[in-house]
Amino acid sequence: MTKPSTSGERTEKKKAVRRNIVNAALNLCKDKGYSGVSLREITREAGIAAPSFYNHFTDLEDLGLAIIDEAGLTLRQLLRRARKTVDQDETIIQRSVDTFNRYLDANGEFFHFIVAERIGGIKPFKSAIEREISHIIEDVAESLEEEGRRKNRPIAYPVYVADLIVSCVFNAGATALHLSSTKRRKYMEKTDIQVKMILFGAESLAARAIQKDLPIPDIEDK
Amino acid sequence: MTKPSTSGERTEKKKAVRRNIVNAALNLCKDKGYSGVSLREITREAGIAAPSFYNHFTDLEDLGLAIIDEAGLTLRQLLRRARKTVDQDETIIQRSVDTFNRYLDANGEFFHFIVAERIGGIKPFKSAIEREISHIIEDVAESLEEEGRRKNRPIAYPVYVADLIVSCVFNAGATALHLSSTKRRKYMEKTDIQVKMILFGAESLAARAIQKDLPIPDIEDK
DNA sequence: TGTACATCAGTGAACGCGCGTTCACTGATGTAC
DNA sequence: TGTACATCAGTGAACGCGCGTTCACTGATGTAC
Repeated sequence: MTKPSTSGERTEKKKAVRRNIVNAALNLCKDKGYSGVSLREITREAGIAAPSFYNHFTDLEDLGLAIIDEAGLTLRQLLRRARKTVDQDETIIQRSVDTFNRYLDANGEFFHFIVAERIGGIKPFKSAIEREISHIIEDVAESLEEEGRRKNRPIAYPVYVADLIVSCVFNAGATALHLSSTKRRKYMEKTDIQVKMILFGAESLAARAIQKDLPIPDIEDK
Repeated sequence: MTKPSTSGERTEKKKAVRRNIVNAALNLCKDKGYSGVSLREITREAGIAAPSFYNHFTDLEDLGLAIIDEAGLTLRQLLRRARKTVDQDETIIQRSVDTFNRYLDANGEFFHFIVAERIGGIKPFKSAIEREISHIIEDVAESLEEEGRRKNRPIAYPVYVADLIVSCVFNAGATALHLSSTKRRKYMEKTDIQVKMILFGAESLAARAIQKDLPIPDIEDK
């Protein structure tokens, strides 16, 4: 009997073609959104015949969901790494934004897909993306709380703050992608200031509550 | 000689059909993004034959740009009205968010279009939308500065703050659109807290600068 | 190691379909006198 | 006011085209012995 093998020349080639399909799709939808891209355009761009597509994905929705999975995976890995390498001089957030910028250079198209389809995509895409992003928000919120404890500067509404920061940085990233590198740097400086302002607001709100002997404001339900 | 008239039964009917086309397009692209909608779908939904489309718009891009124009126009009118009716108890921002919520109920589809195509649309859409939104940001920044002066609580980086608030509220609006009314209220409460946190951060940053006898931080170039 | 067979990613041809756009037309509305 | 003509929004038929998908096939890679 013969089992499908998980390595070997054939498997390698298949993986490479799959990569080409994903990259072709990402490149094409940069200009017109995923729903504006056709299967035939993708296979043409990937350098294969149209029917070969079905050896890798069942249809365009399947491909889109695979892209979302992969994007979410690398993003979470990235943030986890950023969290580990934090040092005394930098805040966890600055570190994350830094790391994020490097991710943007390497995986910008993934990123654009996520941000664009988060609002403009079909429902299954929106759901899958929201799931990925909510994981990231939880991670960020936890990091923020931890850092607040460590530095003795707690923040109010950590989850809302994380949500705000993630949306702000993600949107900025998707926009900055299409800019020249000097314009992009300027754009990300703006984002940096905005993030700092959000954090400063959350810290000040917590500090004022402490001063008044009130609990630090947070989401009360549950 | 005969000139094209600007009123009359014929003109009225034409305007009504145009409305139908715009509404059909907005409804359809809620589910799949503008680039996923076809001209024939739109005319079908609008209850007219496909060729009639060309009596109103030259092509789908033309229709999209018309939608952006109209959305921007009503949004700006709305904010101007919010600005006028400000009273002592409410901040200008709370007032604006309120008004915005009402706009959302009445013109939600317009709004979703703007936010979705802002990132995921074709280049001409992105440019047109960015132009509209930058007007709005300027308006909001001005309102913020004015209120800061009036209440003697200036804010740091007013333009960045306005940018952040507009993005935050717009994104929230586009997301909240698809929620049930109870969930939507909860979602907009989150947004409200986030906006307040941004403002508090900007005020605190300015206050700290004043305390240290430093100028209030702002964008230095120009 | 060599041979015979199985697997399976990729292919070209073909399909039916909805698309955007054109065209000559119809008939209600508007205008001139 | 009535009549004859002009305008023009809307129509049905038709076009060529690219689409997604199916199919039987090819030939390189993998496996059994």
